[in-house]
Amino acid sequence: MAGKQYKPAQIEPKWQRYWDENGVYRTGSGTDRPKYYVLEMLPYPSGVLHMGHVRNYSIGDALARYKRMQGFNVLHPMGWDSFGLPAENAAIKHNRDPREWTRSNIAAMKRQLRSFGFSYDWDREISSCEPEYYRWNQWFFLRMWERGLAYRKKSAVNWCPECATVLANEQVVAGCCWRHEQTPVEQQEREQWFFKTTAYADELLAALQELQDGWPERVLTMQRNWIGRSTGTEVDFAVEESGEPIRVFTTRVDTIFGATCVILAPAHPLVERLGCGERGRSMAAEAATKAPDDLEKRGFFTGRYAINPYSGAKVPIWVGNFVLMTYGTGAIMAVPAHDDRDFEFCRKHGIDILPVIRPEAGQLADANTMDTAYCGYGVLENSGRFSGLTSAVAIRRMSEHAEREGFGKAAVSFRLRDWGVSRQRYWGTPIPMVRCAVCGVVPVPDEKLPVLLPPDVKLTGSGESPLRECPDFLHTDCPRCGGEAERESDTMDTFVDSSWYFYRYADPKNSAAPYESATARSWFPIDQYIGGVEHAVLHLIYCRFFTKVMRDLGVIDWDEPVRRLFTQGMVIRNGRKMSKNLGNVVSPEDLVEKYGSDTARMFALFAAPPDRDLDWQDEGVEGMWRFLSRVHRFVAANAGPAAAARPRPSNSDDRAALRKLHQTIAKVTTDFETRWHFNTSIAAIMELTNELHARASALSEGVMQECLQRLTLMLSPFAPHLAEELWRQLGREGSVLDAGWPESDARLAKEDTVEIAIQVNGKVRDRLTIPKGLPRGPLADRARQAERIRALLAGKTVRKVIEVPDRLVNFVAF
RNA sequence: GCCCGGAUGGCGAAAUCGGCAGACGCAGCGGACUUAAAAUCCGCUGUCCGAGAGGACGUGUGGGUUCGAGUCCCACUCCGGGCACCA
Repeated sequence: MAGKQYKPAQIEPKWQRYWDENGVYRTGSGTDRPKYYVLEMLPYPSGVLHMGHVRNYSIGDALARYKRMQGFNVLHPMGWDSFGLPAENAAIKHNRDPREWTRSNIAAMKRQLRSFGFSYDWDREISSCEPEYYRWNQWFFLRMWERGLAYRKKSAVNWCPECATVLANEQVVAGCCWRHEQTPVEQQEREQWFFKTTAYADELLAALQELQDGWPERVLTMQRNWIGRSTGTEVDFAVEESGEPIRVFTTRVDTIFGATCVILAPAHPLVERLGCGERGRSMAAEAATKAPDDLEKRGFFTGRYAINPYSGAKVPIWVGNFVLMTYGTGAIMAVPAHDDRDFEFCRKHGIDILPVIRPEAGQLADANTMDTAYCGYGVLENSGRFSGLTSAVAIRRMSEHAEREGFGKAAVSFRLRDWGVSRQRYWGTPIPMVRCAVCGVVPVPDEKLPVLLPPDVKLTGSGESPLRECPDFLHTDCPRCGGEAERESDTMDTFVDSSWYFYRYADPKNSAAPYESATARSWFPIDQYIGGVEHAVLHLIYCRFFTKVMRDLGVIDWDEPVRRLFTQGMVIRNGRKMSKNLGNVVSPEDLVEKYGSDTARMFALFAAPPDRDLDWQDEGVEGMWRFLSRVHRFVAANAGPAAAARPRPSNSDDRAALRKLHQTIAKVTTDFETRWHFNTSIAAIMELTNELHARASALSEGVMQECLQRLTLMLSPFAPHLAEELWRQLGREGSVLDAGWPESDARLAKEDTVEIAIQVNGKVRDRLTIPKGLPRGPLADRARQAERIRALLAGKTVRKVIEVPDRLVNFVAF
């Protein structure tokens, strides 16, 4: 497919029409190349292609073929993830070089995908595990560093004392190491590298607005919640005696007169200074390693008090395991009367409850008798000079008051955190930084990139980062002073690779830059991105962040990487998603062996619409194979010379066949253009086949050939091998992909008559075949005359008649 | 605990804008062809009552809106996925 040229002049109007329909999207100037961009998520090089993959890739492949048949230039490339953790695990377990493991798995996977006939642009293939890709990962890292978007800070990691290794969350099982089930995982503070995603929090949120038309609502919702912007107030409570401020963040400063304690996160620095460091640390460790479900809300009193700056009230300072150090300020005020969780906590620990908000139409709750918190807005009571104000007004005035008095201010808080990119692993892009005793942290200069992994490393799975054990790698000269220095031994999260890999597709061989801006511009932003919904918040936020950073670097001039997003459902088997980890995969190889890849992928598409989770069952593959065989036999039996001109229908069977044909084309085309419910497209093609089968002997030669030809074309995106074969049997030249997508003729598709339902009081009592388009009035008259209806209406008064042309008539009668 | 989904026959599902529930396929049953089997072709197939005509019921549960609800609203149940306990 590569290098195939299409005629832009033919294509441009179609392109425009397609996107203008919703008024959402224009391609800009007419000089732009016509384009369409389909993209898959990076497949994991596990070496195993399972039916979950096949289903997912089939979606993109069918779309790519359809768009090619329509005459678009399609960029449909394939890329490979280095997939750090599994590769390294395999290396440890089987004593294999992770590079060799990854590459051989990629090769195996590629063979399988090719055998399925997927139409990827293999000449644009990229692998994020190759040195050239490291170079550009590192290049981006350095640009971020220069702009203060990459920084180092102390952050907690899971640590197994037995392996002396950092563990991923995935490797922590019930609070213990996956390999040492008796060894509790510890929390260890380490210097780690971060990307400042929060610098773009506001923009990442605001820009979701622009994606409204092209992205699934549920993904937008998840991202909105993930970024979690909330406006509120920061207030300093003062520790009694020392006067040290405890800054809390609250969205409900109007309830602050009802605050009856202050609760600190276990990891809050003040916990140490209040003399509770020991208890705080053990609580922090527990909170970090336990699943939220298993974590009971607990807390302890520090024995100290803080002063509420609004009311002057003295409230106890507690530490609670449910308070997050990473959100807000790491400390909260508890208002039990007006917050469910605070209510529960304070009841349990016998802390005072003090209602201060009265519902707009209601009474102030009684602290002694209330059994749930009142969390709504209302009117303030017992709130000093703010009593009598409504919540909305009070929140504004009280924030202003705090700012004037210098103990707080209105503030915006995000749930989104900076992105920790450090990994203590071997198999990833090395972070291009050097630590010099004299100069401090110094970046590796561009011309020294890429920093490559040392080739001979023993991977044992225990001990510090493998790179730390490697003196040749670790020891280097300081790029600034030339003195002795040590390389950063952390490698990058593989999410860094996947945040910009798609740009590289536009220019995969470039050795002077990640990609050339002008080349990227002709393809980007991505028109259609396809991926699993599991990426809704991580990958799909990171890649949006990267695009914004690139824009600010001046590399590109657009804001969002993806215009339209499609999230496919998961394949569920035995109640869990199909994955190699869970060992519940169905291998396509057996199916391919028995029925061929066309049957396998078409069955996967037919089983359920692609955005929906699919419960996998083998039953039914047989049926798809029968269908394709039936089509094959039918074409073989009826193939004849191509008609020179548009065939004229010569009898009613011809007309019926052509009608069905054009209805099917319309159906399949709309499905491709809108929602990709290929199961119904395929059902429509089956219906057409059944219809042709039933009328075969009565059809005139020209109509038969026309129907066979278009049936073949419509089958092509779903069953490419069969379609090519049929195309040849029909005596056509070239590839079916070059033949063009058939157009539906609305006049031929039109039905003359339609069957409507006649209801009496909402129950269907009769059906009637009438000319299509019969308007209201005559419609009801016809319905009223139906025999059964006459009988039912006899002796009753018709109160109301509802007429829906071409659908139904409903008589409301008593 | 929080966020996001889902629930329709024996099974996978369809119903795209509130308008005939169950398209298409699987499984099953009956028939044709066959010495027989396979393959193929034709027909039936939501549940209950009825000999039949026909009737009643029916889209996880309970309410509501409407002439009319699988579809909209409220309250729940169960299942799946994600998570950083989100103040």
